[in-house]
Amino acid sequence: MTPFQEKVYYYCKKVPKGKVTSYKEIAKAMKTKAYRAVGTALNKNPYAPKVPCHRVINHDGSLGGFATGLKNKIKMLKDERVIITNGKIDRKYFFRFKQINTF
DNA sequence: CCGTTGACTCTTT
DNA sequence: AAAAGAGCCAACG
Repeated sequence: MTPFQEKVYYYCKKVPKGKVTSYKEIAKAMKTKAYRAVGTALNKNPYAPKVPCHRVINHDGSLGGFATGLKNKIKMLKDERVIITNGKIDRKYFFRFKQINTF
């Protein structure tokens, strides 16, 4: 296991239930720009289902993908009271690691 | 070490 | 607004 992936899982676990985040947000929290690598790391996800990787979606709000089937991902999100409209998740469900805005 | 690939994101048409 | 192209970084052969 690479340290990079461990960080990804670490931040992924920090996402509260009923909320989602984007690959880029995680990458930003890690102080890296490898949002692609974040997705690749979650795809391998050896810690599943210990790590709630289903709460990580695209920055656009679309679900992206899921190793065990995208449909399953949607199901889990709905199970956490996350409303998915037209295959996308509303911005209000997005979780920010940096809750303090400086402006 | 170089090239390919992927659960991405941004910019331009 | 939707689609295509380019940029991006880590992992793997």
